[in-house]
Amino acid sequence: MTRRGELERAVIDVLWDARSDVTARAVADALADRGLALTTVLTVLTRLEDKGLVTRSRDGRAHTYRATATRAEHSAQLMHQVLQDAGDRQDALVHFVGTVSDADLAALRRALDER
Amino acid sequence: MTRRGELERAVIDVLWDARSDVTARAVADALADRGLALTTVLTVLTRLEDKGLVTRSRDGRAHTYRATATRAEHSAQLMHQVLQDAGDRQDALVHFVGTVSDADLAALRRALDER
DNA sequence: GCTTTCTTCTACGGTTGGTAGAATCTCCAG
DNA sequence: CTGGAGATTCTACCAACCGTAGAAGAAAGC
Repeated sequence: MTRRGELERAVIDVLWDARSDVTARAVADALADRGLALTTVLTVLTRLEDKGLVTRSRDGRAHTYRATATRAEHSAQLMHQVLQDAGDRQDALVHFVGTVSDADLAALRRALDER
Repeated sequence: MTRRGELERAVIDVLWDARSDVTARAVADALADRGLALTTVLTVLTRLEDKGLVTRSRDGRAHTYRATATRAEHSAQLMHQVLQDAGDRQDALVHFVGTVSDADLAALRRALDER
């Protein structure tokens, strides 16, 4: 699997780690080690918004951004996506369960017991 | 390979549906409705090989192709990939289990009982 | 050898993602 | 109310990926 959208990933990670809404500048600051231009961050945020992963609201002259789903929700969605394209869902789930680590297995069992 | 590579997906689907090795021509025939050139199919197969999703072996004049993993194995791998990028695996699993359909839930329970 | 059939090489146009300058807009201070 | 600081939008370039395939080279039978 080629790692696609490395910067987009980093940007949304910032939003996920922040507990409140974040400005573009704050995102850029959080990614200061990359030395990005502010417009670069803005572009990425806009693209993420186009994909529905991020929403924004005006706050004075600036915008604040927020991820539409939590990191865990997003991961769960992706897993559903995979299942959707899997053909035989049951078969896929069997193989998935058959290959998870012990820790993940325990987590799965706990989660199932909750329902 | 979530939603990218529509043709690549169709090609590997053919390999998954075939129970034995397949030639490029056979793949093209299976996708006859698309009216693809043989070279197009060859190119796609080569790219899939580069990605490690397909292997081939010479068989006289032609090559035969085979998927390196079954469809279900591949789906399971993708799910692991998602988990890998999920940050908190447990949290992701909880959300996943919390949102699966009843049918998937039953399949999950069965699969877990097997282990 | 010649023809058929398969493969490799090369390529082009479209899309996505990383990156950012230029132009424009919006407030706030003076 | 006007200028400037800071934010946003517009536009663009380049690389990688994908769909698509022609042209050219290789192998194998007749």
